[in-house]
Amino acid sequence: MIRMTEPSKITAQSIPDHQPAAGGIAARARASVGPKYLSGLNPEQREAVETLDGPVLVLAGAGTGKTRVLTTRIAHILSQGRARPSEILSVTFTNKAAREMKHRLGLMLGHAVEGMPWLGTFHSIGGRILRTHAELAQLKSNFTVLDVDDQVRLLKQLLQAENIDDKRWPARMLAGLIDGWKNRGLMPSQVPPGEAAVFGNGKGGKLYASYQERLKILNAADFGDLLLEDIRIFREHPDILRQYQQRFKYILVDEYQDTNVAQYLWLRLLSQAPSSFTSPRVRGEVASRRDAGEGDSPSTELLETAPHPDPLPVKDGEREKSPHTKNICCVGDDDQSIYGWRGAEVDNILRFDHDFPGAKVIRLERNYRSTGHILAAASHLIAHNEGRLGKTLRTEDQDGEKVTVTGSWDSEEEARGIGEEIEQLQRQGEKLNEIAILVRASYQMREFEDRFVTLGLPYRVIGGPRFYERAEIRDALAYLRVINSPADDLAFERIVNVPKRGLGDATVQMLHDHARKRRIPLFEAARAVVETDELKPKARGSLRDVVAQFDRWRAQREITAHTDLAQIVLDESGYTEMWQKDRSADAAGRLENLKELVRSMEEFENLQGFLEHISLVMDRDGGAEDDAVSLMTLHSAKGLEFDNVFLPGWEEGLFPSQRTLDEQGRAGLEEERRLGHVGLTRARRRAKIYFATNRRIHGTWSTTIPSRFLDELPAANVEITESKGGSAWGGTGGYGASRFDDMEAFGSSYTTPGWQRAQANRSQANRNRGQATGQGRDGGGFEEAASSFSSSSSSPDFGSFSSRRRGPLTIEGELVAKSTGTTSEFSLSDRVFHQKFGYGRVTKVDGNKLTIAFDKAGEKKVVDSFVQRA
DNA sequence: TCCTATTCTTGAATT
DNA sequence: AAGAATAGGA
Repeated sequence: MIRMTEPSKITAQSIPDHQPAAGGIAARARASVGPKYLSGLNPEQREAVETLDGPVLVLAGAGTGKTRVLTTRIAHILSQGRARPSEILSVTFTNKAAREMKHRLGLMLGHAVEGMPWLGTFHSIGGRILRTHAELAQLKSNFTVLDVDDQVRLLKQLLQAENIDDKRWPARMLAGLIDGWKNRGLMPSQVPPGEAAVFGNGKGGKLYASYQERLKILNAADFGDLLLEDIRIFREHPDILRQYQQRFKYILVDEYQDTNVAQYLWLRLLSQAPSSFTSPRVRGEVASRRDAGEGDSPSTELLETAPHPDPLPVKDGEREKSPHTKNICCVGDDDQSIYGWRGAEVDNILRFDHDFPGAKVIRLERNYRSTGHILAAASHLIAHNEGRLGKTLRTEDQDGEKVTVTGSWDSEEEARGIGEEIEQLQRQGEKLNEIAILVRASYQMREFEDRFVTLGLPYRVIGGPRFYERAEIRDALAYLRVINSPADDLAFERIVNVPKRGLGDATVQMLHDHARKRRIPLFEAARAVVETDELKPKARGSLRDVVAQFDRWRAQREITAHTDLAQIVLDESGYTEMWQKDRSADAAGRLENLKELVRSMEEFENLQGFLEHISLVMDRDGGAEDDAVSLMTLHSAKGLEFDNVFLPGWEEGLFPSQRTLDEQGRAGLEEERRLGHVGLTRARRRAKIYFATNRRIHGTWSTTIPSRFLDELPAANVEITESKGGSAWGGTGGYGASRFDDMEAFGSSYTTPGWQRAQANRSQANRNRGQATGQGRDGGGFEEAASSFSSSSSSPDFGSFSSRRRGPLTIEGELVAKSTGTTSEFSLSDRVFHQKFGYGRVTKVDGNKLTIAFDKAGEKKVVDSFVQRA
């Protein structure tokens, strides 16, 4: 709990005696040696750290020490006395990244960084600013941050009020549109009329406006508002903007390529500096204020400077130049921009020096992660993109192993092959923690999971639905929200009938009418209605109990710790019981999550504080303590690294994703390619790519074509290998003259205008081929291949081929081979529980291999160590 | 109010 | 093919 108010406390070794006037001289005198924290940096990194004045863009390629530069830069600013911790604004996208920075800063400075109040995510900082000036956005400072569920529920009500068929115009779609507008910094009045009209027969714009009104009434904001309302406040109140501009002497932005327009505008407003604001002045400021204590009041001198005109909303392709920008440092990599689909504007990074004139651009191109072959492959691939700033990653590491490309007959063989390679790596002494499988689409994971369960290979899935998005967490939060603010209608509505209390739609509708007539919150309406005869006795009694319970909990709140209160609420409401009674596979996990939620409340002082931050901060960190293979999407792999990376599913349609191509055209293709680049650059020593000839897409088997990206890999760095999962190609390697056969026609045609349609036709043709009996395969290769699968006989057509895949996904021979011979502690018809498949009954015992009929998941073969007695 | 039948949808997933 | 989400009927 050390607050870093005294720069001299920062660290004994690295920070000189703090004489502001002499600080520069001292620094210069030391320049040849430099402070300790600079010593390990290469020249470019060092330049990025030491260029403190003016806008800086650091183009940090994968594995070039981006986070290190950011944290060292902060340390440098502090140690040079350029600013105090509270005067540095440092934004990231994810809580994880923010935590990581805090952690590393702590290591560098020698203690916890409690004194960096403005290091956080865009949304947490935006929210913090909004809470400070909430009244200017017609909100109270304790406003609720809505989750997507609440948002959709609210929009549904609005659609109903407008008599719009929410079948034809789903609330989710509107939520998406509004989110998109907010990402682009557009208030309701600024939405281009044409766009606003596309929803609900021209009512889109009006709905957006009334949604905003409703939010104010509910004292709520959505994620977009946390930035958008800030922007509006900054524009309408130049004095407030000026306060922040003066407070933030230095701005640092992580992952700049992922910023959307709203974030860009927000940053630019904050980064405009009053013109007399020069660095020597800053130093003086710090010095004089240090004696004055924490006070942040700006000097009169600075206030005299007229503010610069607000930036205009971004017009198409036209951005206003901001004449005076202060010390903003954005770090990013245009080649790793993979979030265009959720509003990120690669343009922000591509146009940085236009937006921030006089910007210094520093390229970090020395890669410290991957071997030569991997880096060459990744660089060669990404070089096919046109819209990029251009970097050439290089390494001093050895060439290492070539990137492998392996073809399989189908996705199951692919999974089997990868499973075997992993076991082999394991035998060679590789840590499972250093092995990752990166897929394009999450549905690819299932096959691997099935395979790993069969093999008894520990794995962990990273990503997926977020912790606080889970139904049980949101339910629990809704209870707490109603206790905290009785006017939270959305929360109340969510839980009135959870667990079931016989308060269905009819009752809720009635409450709504009542509430609207009297202009009171739902909860108060409930309290009133209970006193009348308007409800049936059963519902009435039930509702009365609910009201009484909440009254009691609210009274208890004063005298009970908030964690205890949460536990009491969950128990007394019957919510815990509801899940205890539930026999479905994930009930146990849900109860565990609830426990975790209560536990996580301890970090907050009280209920209020907890609720304010929960929607912004809640994420679960998977326990990384066990040695396990990581399984995740390419997207969630960004920022991570592993010794061994497996990249399955490099097929046209899947990767690059057909849908991206259809929707985004060339830009989409480039984003997919960047995704490939991200995938390859995650690998330190081994990168292994796979493609399958047949894959089941939405239930039907299709023949697929190797990804065009395979042809874009440099031959010199790539080795084509045999699938180890059984030779699918009759042992010939079967790739024909061109390395990836069909690719030749493709590689040359995809740049022409007609390529998209050709693409669509082709995959359509494939689908048809796959469905027609016996047509989808070439020659007899399949039969031979099939005979090596024990779970499938030589099925003559794809129809039975697919049905053959059901049931136990197991290869008998391997199971026997793996069997340890020890007898299992389980016996026939034992009731067991499995982490993933839930409850089931043992139907067969074979050594330590059990066949279990799961209640939900069907029959599976699993290793006994994966189940416990139910 | 609950249960069943039908329809829809199936890319990534922060805050 | 399968799961979720809805609508409609008992």
